[in-house]
Parts: sequence; C-alpha cells; structure tokens
Amino acid sequence: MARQRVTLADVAKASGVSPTTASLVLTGRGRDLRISHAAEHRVRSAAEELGYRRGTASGAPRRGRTRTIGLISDSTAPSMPAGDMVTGAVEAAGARGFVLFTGASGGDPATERSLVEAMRDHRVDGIVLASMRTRRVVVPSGLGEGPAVLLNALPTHPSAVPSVLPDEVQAGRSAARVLVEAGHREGVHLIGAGPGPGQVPPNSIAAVERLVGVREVFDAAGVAVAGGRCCADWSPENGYDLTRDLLRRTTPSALLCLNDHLAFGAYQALADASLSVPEDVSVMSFDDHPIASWLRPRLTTVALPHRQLGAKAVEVLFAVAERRGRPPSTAAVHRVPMPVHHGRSVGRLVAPLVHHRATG
Amino acid sequence: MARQRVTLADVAKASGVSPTTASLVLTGRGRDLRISHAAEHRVRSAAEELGYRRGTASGAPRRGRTRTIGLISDSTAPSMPAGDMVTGAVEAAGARGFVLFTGASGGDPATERSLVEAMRDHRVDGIVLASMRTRRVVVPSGLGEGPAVLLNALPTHPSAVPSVLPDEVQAGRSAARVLVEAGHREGVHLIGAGPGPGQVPPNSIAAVERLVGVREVFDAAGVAVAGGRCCADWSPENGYDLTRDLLRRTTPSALLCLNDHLAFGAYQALADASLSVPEDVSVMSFDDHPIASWLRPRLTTVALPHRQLGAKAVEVLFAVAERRGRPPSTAAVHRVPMPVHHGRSVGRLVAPLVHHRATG
DNA sequence: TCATGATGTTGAAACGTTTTATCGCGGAGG
DNA sequence: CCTCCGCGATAAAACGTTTCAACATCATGA
Repeated sequence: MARQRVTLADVAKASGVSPTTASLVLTGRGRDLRISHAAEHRVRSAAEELGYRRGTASGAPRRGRTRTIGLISDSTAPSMPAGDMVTGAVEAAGARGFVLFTGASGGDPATERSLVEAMRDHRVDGIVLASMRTRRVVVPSGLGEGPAVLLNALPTHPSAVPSVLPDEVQAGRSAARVLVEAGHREGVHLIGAGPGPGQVPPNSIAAVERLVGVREVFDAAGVAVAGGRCCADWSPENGYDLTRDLLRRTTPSALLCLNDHLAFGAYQALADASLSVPEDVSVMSFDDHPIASWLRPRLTTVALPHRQLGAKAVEVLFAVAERRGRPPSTAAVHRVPMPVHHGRSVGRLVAPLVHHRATG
Repeated sequence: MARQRVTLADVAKASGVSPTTASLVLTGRGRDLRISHAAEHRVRSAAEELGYRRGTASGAPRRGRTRTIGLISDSTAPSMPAGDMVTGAVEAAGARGFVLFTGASGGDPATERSLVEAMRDHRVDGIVLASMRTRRVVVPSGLGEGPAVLLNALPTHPSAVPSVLPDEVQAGRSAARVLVEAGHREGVHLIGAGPGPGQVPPNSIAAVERLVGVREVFDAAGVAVAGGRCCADWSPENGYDLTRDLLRRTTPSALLCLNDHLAFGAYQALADASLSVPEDVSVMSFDDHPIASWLRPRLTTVALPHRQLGAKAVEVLFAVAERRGRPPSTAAVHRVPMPVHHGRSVGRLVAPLVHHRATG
C-alpha cells in the first residue's frame, strides 16, 4: 500500500485542481463562493472514487472546530433510564454529523472541572452538562467560555448558560387532570410530598413544580386534596411505608404518587392490604420508569421524555453556537413537554359530567 | 487579551528553550531521551505558570494518536442498567487521561459501519463495540483496521478482535450452589429455559452458558432438576405466565429464574397464589437488575458486573494497542466474574450436612 | 592531533486541512 | 488604449504539535 489514508491532496491531484479548491468544494463553501460547477463535479466524483474521508482532527488547529460535542454527566445513578438522555443527544448530534465526547464526573466538582478542561483541550464545539436527576448545579468555572447548555439542571446562581428541563408544572397539571376527569374528587392522597406546598424532598425541583401544576388543576376543579405524605427520597421502600401508614387510617380513592418508585412501593402496600388497583384504589404517577409497564395493572404515569431532553439540549447548543457573541436572545430555560402514558391503574368512578376537554 | 490560548511556543519562549525541547519534556519522552534536568524543570514550571494545556487535537495529524477511544453501542434498550458499562469504560479511560467518543447504532449495520468510519475520521486510538445484551455480532468491516474490542458480544465469524464478556458459566455454578447449600435438592424448577440443555431463548448466549454452569453443579451434587419452562424472551410477563402455569400443577421448592425480569413476574404469580417468598418457595435469579433490590423480600441474584465489563474492555483495548503488529498473545475472550448478591429470597430448608466449601 | 562517541539541544520539515491574499483573464467603461 | 472590475482558481501561509536529522560541545581513545 502506497499510503495509509486518502488525503485531500490526493483528491485534488486526481481531479486536476488545487487542494484549496477541493477543500472549498468538500466543505460546501464552494457553493456561495465562486467555484464552477464543472470543477465541483470533478472534485466530488474524484473524492467518491478514491473513498476520501475528511480527517476531522486535522483541520482542527486552523479551523478551531471539530464537529464534536462534549457531554458531561454527573453520577450515573443505578437504575438509570435517564441514560436515554445521552442516547437522545447522540442521535441528535449524529443527525448533523457530530459525534459526542462523554465524561462522567461522579458528582465531584473537581472532576467536573477537569473534564471541562479536557474537553476544551479536545476542541469540542460545545459542552452539555447533564444531571441524571433534575436539580440545581453549580456551573463549573470555564464552562461559559464556550457554548454550553445545562441538561436536566438549573444553575444555582444566575448564569448565561441556558437550561433544558422537563415541563414538570405541565406534568402536574396533566396528572391531576387524569384523576379529575376520571371522577376522583374526594379521597385523593399525595404520596411523596405535601400536604402543604412546601413539604417536598430536599433539593427536588421536580417535586415543587409537579405540586404547583397539581394544585392548579385541583383548585380550578374545586377538588381538595385529602392528604399528603412527604419523605426524604422517592424510593420504593418509602412508597411502601407511606402507603401502609395511610391505609391504617383510611382507604383512599386515589393515590397520586410523585414518581414511579413510590408507586411501586404503593402497589406492594396495597397488595398487602388486599386492595386491588384500580377497583379499590386508583394510582397515578410520574416518570414512566420501565417498571411502570411491568406492574400489574400497568401504571398510568406522566413520562419523563429522556430522549427528547437530550436531543433538545443538542439543538439548543447549536443555536447558542450560531449566535456566538450576540446576547442570548432565546429564553434561558427550555421546557420539554411530558406526555401521559395511559395504563390501567386509574379507575373511572362515576359517569363523568365533566366536559371532556383536551388533556394534552 | 493577547492570545486565546497558551501555546507550546509560548512555554518554550518563556523557559528559553526550543518548542522541540518543550514538547519532549511535556510528552514525557524527555526522560529516556537526553534532556537535562535543569531544562526539564524550567519547562515544567513555565508550563504550569502559564497554565499551559496541550491541545490534543493539534498534534493529531502528525502523531496519529489523540488520547481518545471510540465506543459504539447498539440499541440502548429501555430499562438499560447496562448503560453502566459505558460508565465503567468512561472511568477506566479517564484514569489514563483518555476521553470517550460515543455513538449509538440502533442495531443497524449500516449506521454501525458509518460510525466506525466517523470515529476513525476523528483519529480514535481504538474502538469498543458494545452490545447491551450479550449476543453474537457481525464484526463491521473496517473495525479490525485499528485496535478494537467487542464488549458483551462474541463475533459471529472467527475474528482477531478480542471479546470481553461476563463469566456466565461461573454465574450458573454460583446460582446452583446457593440453592444446593441451602438444602434444595428436590423440586427445583427453571423459569426461562429448560428442562433440556437446548431449550433456551433464541440467540441467547447467557441462557446456554448459565445452564451449563447450573447443570454442572447440580449433577455433581446429585440434584435432579424437577422441571423447566422456556420462553421466547425474558420479560416479566413471561415470568408471570410460566410461573402461574407451573403452580397449577405443583408447588416447587425453589425457582431458578434465568434473569430478574422473570423473577419479577414470578413474584407476582406467587403472590397471586398466596405463596410467600422464601417460606413457601425460594427464588434465585441472575443479573442484579435494580428491581432485585426493590422486591420484597430482596432477591438473591448473580450480578452482571456492568461497570467492570466496561472497564475491562478499555484495559484490553490498551493492551491490544500496545502490542500492535505482534500476534494476539492474550486469549481472545476475557471473562469477568459475576458475584452473588444475597437477598432474602432463598430459604434454608434443613440444617445442611453439606461441606461448606467456598462459594466464590 | 584527529577520528569517535556520548550528550543536550535545536531548526526545519511534516501532518492534513483552512484561510488569506493574490493572480490571470476577459470584458466593460473611460 | 488604458484601467478597473468580477470571475475562477490557486499559491502560500497558517494552525499547534511531533518527528527527523543535524548540530555544537566536550570527553575519550588511537
């Protein structure tokens, strides 16, 4: 073999033009610059015939860009369907011919900072800082030096870095609407938060926002929440304990669990009490974790759109990179809608007289 | 600001040496080449003072290496704790100052091939081709051109590319040993495979190998498997159906479920039949999926070491890259041990007279 | 004294691309 | 006839690093 790799110069020689012209054609900039169609065609066919592929790394020093995006995630928690965020980002980037660098900080700020630097060393065109669970994060110093986006996270301090988040308030509205339209107007209990608006797990953005949406719809429908129980974190164990505790005092009409882990525990407690879903008790939940589809009956839940979140983050990143320098004209916080996934866990109480408005 | 970035030339000028010398020192090659300690120290301190960071992409054209590894995964299935493989790989690579490119092929061979090419364009130093579930894969053409490793996959055709896999046979032995040592010598039923050795889900490497290990230990202990039930895929639904079917005819002593999804369904069927775990029926399983710890009682299961798998793949990749050219002296298939995670789902039948050998 | 070799160091080329400034050329305007 | 402009294309510089071959210096052995 003469040479290891087909280089731009080879293509240029084969098509009888200069490397410059070949470069202009193959980067697509020949279109608006003045390159004749004849030359363009010759270069393209020569490139294809020789199997030319542009060495992305080679042009990096001069060009500054590498068609590359960095994604830094914090702890990759166990049981993490949130990994689909990465998938969504990979796909969205791939659609534009970009590849993703990934790094994991393990939640350590020092590691995070060094990852940011490592990625800048690799000349990434932008950085996505992703959190596996929605929370506030300290924006690492140096992140703002290039295009950057927070994914599933909000900055602790005001920052020029935009955020992409699930629309939790809307999710709360959707969940409440499902219950209201099924006729549950009394005996609705919250599991994992409440009864007051401030009674939520610490540092949980999702809890606060979901509650806002829930209360908004319930208030408008004249439904009073019968009760609520908060806990430190949304684990199946806590779901079990809170529900068992509740069942000692009353039999609710519906449980509104703040996420699927809690609902999983609630199912177990309801089974222990020989109550069946949805005949005796309805269960509504959030997240659409894979277990939601395994439970019997299947859980009705408002889905976290992980893939879409990842894809949206990449889109926003491209938008930021394009209007580099100009002040951020786009809103700093982007919300991705959370769709309702209907299972069989919510029972219809009475023939509803409610107007059947769109539940989207 | 004078310049955007501190360059190697800046460091050289500040320390009064040539860029060459500075490069030699900072790449660590000055140690065995002959660079004076004085010069080395001057360069190092100047680099630190100026905050010099090597632009990884810049030296790529000449050097050929980029301190970068590509990882291509097939479908990133929903409910994928296997994503921890990626985490393990990221961590292992990061420990050596490498970053990971990631791509997702969605299982499509064409996408896969183009991803391989894209990564070679980015001058990755090696490629890990990962499968989310253990299976045989067609090695994409072009993969073998550089260092490469299969993760959680075996090549369909003989190939020079090494593989990293969980030690499923050993896992089968471990699972059987747990049951034997707890005194279960009769009434042990398989869920998800068997009763014959060939009765496994299609294309499932894990099933075949787990069964080999299981039978090995059972045969040695003189235990006859009471029965087995196979299904097309290891879903909770199938676990439920198979177990309910089994319970119509007999009440087993122990269920050996081929993975945790099946065990999850089995729990539901046992609960429906008012049988409790482990008092009435013991349950043993594989994978250590997150649900294993949510079930009540916690499931005893042989864990898939996803993180270690990812880390091992990167290690093997480095080994391959180092002895480039020489024939592959290391064994082509690397097995990572699968540890038993003890829950409370296996009950002790009688005071065992069995010699308590190491179960590791 | 002069070839020889070891020791530090370096200039210049190379890597594969992008960018900048320029060049030849034909025609339009003065 | 000269100048100027637009068009097509290109030569050459640039990017930041690594590598190659050479160089200066000094000690050693013949």
